Amino acid sequence: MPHLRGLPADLLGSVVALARLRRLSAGELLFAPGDRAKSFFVVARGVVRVYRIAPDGAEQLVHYLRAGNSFGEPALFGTGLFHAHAVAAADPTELLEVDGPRFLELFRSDARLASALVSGLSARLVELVTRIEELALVGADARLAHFLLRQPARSVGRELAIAWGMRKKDLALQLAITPETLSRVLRRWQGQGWIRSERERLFVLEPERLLRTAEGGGAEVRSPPAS
Amino acid sequence: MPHLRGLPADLLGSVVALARLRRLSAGELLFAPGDRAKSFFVVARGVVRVYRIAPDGAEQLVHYLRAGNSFGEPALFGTGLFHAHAVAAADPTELLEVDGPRFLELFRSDARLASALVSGLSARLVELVTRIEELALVGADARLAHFLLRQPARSVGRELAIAWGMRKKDLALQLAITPETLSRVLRRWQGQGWIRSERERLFVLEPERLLRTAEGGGAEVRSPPAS
DNA sequence: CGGTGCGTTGACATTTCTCAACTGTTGTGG
DNA sequence: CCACAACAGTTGAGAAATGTCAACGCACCG
Repeated sequence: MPHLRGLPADLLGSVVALARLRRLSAGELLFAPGDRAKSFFVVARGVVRVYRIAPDGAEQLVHYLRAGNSFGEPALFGTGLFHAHAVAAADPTELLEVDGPRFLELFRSDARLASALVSGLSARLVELVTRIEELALVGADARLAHFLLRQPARSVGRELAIAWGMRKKDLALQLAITPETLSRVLRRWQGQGWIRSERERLFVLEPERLLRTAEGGGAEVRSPPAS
Repeated sequence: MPHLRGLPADLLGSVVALARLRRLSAGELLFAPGDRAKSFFVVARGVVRVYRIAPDGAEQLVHYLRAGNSFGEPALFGTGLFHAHAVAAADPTELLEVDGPRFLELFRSDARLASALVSGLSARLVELVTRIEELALVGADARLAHFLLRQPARSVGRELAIAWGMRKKDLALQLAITPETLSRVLRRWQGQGWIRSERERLFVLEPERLLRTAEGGGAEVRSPPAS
């Protein structure tokens, strides 16, 4: 479970008791913008893509959720309406759908649950700010490097092994670059011997190069924060 | 007050009782990344800029807070550490500094406070997702249009009046474009009669054009500045 | 064995950033 | 009160980066 991890077993059980298991197949729509938010979700198995669509068809990937992640709380506790699309992206995708009103009831009666929720939302807020920072980085190289460095990685000797975990198309979407640019950056890095790209995962041979790239390539200081 | 608005007076009083008034002058640093978060803040008067700095000196404006806004909760209830810089940006800036531990205590004893906090955080989460969407828009035009359309505006006839409320430099930072590009986009729009830009505020003459631009479809008509 | 979708590669057009100079405003100190 | 410094904003020209369009290879799946 998500940020509910660490809750005492009895409380966790109470929450699960409010949940209903839902099974979706790949491509199935869970909710769309404007839908009334009556519950939130926890991914038990599979993958869920949450994205927004601009009227011109451009798609922005907002969240990419795997087993253990939860989503929908902000809509439920905030505006009461979903403001994005959610679609199952793996074939057997199973979700726990937690009933909103009953959760709120429980929430009001137990401060531990409230604390867990608040700290969970806080953590996500911090993560989103990091995403914003990432998108504000100039240059595709910097954005990709920044992204890679905050992925969970396995150390294999001096190398880092990072699983893509999503289609490159989706990754490009998330970084707000085109798949073409992504492909070119990877090829260039590989040509310089910084990385080795395989089908399922990526080996980072020189993590420090990536780090410097994420920081903007150089090391000079430009404009100290005025005032 | 921020998302605490709507709380019964007695509870609000209890919160205020935990607060300490702090007065800062322009440019004064409130906290920096790595500082231990022991309280959160509410702006009573003035302006606070919250930003992150990449090692190469590039600055990303995360929040721009005016009277009534609060900040610092995610750090306090999440990681316990601040992860950004906060600086007073107006000369008489006054803040309410709410003690974290004591707030948590109150929080645990009163579910109404917990609800208010959760819905406040949720709202901010939704707002950040909107910001992410904005940054992912390709083209400076689309980003600026999107930004303008979600600003509070006063209708003056068929026109919209929007106050800048911040330096253009800061706006550019927030949109992840350069001040030069911002200036050029405004000039072009003004040349096409879509807007009228004044020192303190901006009049949108054709909101629908902006809407289409924000949707990414405004890239067609591109004529050089008339005069 | 085709079909479909993802990823790659190439050539080209466009936008934005960079660098640099200039203007106008604000605030300070002589 | 004026001169001057500091800073925000504007404008211009060239360079660099990314998006666009199009074609191709490659897997996976029926």
